[in-house]
Amino acid sequence: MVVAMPNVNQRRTVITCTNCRLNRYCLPAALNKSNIKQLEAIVDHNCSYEKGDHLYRQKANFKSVYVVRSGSFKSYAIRYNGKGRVNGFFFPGEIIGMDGISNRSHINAVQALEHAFVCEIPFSKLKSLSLQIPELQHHFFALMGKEITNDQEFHNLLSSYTAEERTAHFLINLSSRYERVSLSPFRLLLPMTRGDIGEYLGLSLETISRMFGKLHRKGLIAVNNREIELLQMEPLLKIAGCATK
Amino acid sequence: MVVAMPNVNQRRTVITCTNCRLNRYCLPAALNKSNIKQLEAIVDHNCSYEKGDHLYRQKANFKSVYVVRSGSFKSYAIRYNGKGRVNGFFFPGEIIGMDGISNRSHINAVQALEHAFVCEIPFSKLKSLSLQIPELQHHFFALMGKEITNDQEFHNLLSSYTAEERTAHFLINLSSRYERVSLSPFRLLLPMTRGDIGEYLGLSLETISRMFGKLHRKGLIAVNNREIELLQMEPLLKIAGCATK
DNA sequence: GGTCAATATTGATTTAGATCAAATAAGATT
DNA sequence: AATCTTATTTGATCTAAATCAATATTGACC
Repeated sequence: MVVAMPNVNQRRTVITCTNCRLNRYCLPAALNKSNIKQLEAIVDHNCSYEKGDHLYRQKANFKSVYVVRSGSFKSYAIRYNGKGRVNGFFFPGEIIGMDGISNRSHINAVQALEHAFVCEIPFSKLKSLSLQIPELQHHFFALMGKEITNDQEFHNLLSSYTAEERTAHFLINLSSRYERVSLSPFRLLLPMTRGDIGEYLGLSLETISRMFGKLHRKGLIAVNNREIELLQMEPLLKIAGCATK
Repeated sequence: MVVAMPNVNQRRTVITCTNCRLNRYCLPAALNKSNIKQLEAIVDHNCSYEKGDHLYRQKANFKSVYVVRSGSFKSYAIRYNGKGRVNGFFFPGEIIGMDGISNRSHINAVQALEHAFVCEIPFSKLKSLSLQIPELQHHFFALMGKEITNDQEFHNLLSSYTAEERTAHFLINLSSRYERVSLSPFRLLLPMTRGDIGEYLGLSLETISRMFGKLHRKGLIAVNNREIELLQMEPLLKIAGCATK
């Protein structure tokens, strides 16, 4: 089994927001020390999931948002007509669960792609605390806003990018998310299948495989099963539709 | 010029949240009377736009969110590579501007499709007020959450629906949004071009025209330029991938 | 009312990517 | 190590929708 996302904290240490090495990417980023203590008090830092376990299922009651501490997840939704599948991937430092805020129930299911730890934050407590700590409210608004702009940029990608452009964009996007949490941005270990990527990008799994092949033949990436090495960032960024400065 | 969205308030009356007929769909929905007064005080109710006017442009500084009071808007983003265009439409009672919250600058431009009025709500004031009125904070979280779930359902549509399904979904979606603000859900006056719809749905404008023709030939809709009549909702809902109970 | 520009329809042709179909390769299980 | 299952690659064929091209319609403006 490929385990792409190592546990980022030392074993045996009691994990808190204060000592978590992801704290500068997570909710504590916006808070001072005493406020972090208050946040810590409402967070459950000890949620462990095995590969294939569900964090929650479609239509489950919404109670909490979750932050990935290690490992990775995919979210997916199946409509009654059988359409639609994977619509998101989540890596350390990223928040899961905003799909349940408006309805009090989740529209997606979320499943671990490998052994993973998350922190659970009861949303009602987070809201109460946000009333007392303006920085926390501000930061959570910003996180939700980020989710909205990401989704809209993805709308753009799905409505106008070719298969090759989508694939390059996917790799570039993963690269920057890996880098953010101090994983190599050039050697990507993919925790998901080609099928997962295909559903996410609106392409067939065969096309993902072919596009990896095409980018490989151009000398831009090296492919070894789930390990993708990004060899030439500039042309990749260009294909991905990202301004290269 | 087609003016699909009539001004929903009486002329000559000074418009406030208290007397606005959209108030039960808008931010005041969550508030009691005295709180509505506080909200009113931070809202500018007198913003008027002509067809083609921009509410804001790409990369404009983010200061406010806006609620459509009458008329309609489209949002669009153009990447440096020229890809991507329309990514949203906005009708009375709907909020514009969340694409600027995370970055302090808007990723989209927003343009009036016809003569329109909006209310402007400075975001910093809205945040301050949300700290004092928990219901307002709760409601704004819910509105942002709704935006997120809408965008994710759209991801699903773009990655797995056929042209006919997307087109039907578009009409059904418009129908329910029109109904919400007391416009006919069966006789849709479209303020946007076939080209706009095509960009939004990831299809060419010719395909939109053809799909309208196809649905017409099936007897499900009547098409008269920008006026679309929905004749048979059940089969339309089915094609659109909406459970018909 | 007449002209012009923008929109919309419809048909012919092309093509990107899906689907179908094997063959390999990797991991899990015994 | 041997078997089985799941994932991946690669090739051949098909098809939905894009593109190209020509009209037709509508609305804006003089």
